[in-house]
Amino acid sequence: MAVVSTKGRYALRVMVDMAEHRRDGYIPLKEIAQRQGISEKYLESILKTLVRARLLTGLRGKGGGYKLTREPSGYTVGEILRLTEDSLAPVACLEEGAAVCPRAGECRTLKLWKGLNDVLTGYLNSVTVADLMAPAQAGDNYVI
Amino acid sequence: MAVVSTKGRYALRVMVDMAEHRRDGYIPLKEIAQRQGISEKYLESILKTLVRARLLTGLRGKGGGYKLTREPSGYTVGEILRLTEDSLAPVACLEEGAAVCPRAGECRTLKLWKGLNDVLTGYLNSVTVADLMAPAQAGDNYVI
DNA sequence: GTTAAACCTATTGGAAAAGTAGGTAATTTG
DNA sequence: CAAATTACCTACTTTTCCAATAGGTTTAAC
Repeated sequence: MAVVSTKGRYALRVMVDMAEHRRDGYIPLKEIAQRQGISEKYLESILKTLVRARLLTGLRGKGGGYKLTREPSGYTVGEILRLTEDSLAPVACLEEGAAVCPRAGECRTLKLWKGLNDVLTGYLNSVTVADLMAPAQAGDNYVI
Repeated sequence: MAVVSTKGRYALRVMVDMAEHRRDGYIPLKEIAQRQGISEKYLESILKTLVRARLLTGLRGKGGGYKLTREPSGYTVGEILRLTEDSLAPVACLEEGAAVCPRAGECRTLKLWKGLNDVLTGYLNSVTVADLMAPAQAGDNYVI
């Protein structure tokens, strides 16, 4: 089941990459794509989602690029995946805006899926981008 | 992400159905399919998997059908889903027999996915089919 | 030998994921 | 102003996989 899509995994990797390489200015997409080995075009569509949700800001033109809007500890993994995966619900009937299942009353497994959903989101919301960063080293150019 | 497929959900529903309606003899597929509102043909392919893994036994011919091989408390949800979903791994690189990712050494998110995997399987292995059954009532025909 | 059942192989249809292509708008720099 | 650089936008293709169907074969009971 339950494969987190490449979109979600890439989004997460990129957020961590940006956190580790964050600096005063903006980071161009090209640079991130190269470091992470992701096609520029595909990455573009992922970053668009993150910008729309204000996890990043973009700036056009020379010297432009993308920048985090918060400290790395301010982003949870859950938040990032919810955006790129549309939903983290383990089954369709628990997705936001899902039609109420006509079998819900007699459904033996509904409680199970709700429990799974809680366990899942609980875990993902407990981890932040800061938790995923490599330990700081001499030579890192973080803006502290 | 992460939608448990209909195959897995059906498999689980069927196992619970069979547990609730278990009796001395065999239950024909037709009966289960009708109760659960699942196409006979599709259900067939699901039960095949469960039989191969010895969660059920099948008997052909008149009076035949399917039967549980254990007490309901002997089946964990995780076991059932692992069969029908091929894998419960949240990301491809954690699936059994997956090639070792060339980026594993520098991968910032590997630990996250492993943690998620642990949380997930921990939960699913803690719930059994017996936990999903409706409370016993007068009129139930369980074999105790 | 007829009927009822599981068992088996293959194929189709459709939807969603993954990735590509090409162009437009904003911003800096010479 | 012109050129370069960058994000932004829309649409398309390609691939993959899930869900379901179809049709036949074997086994067992009566």
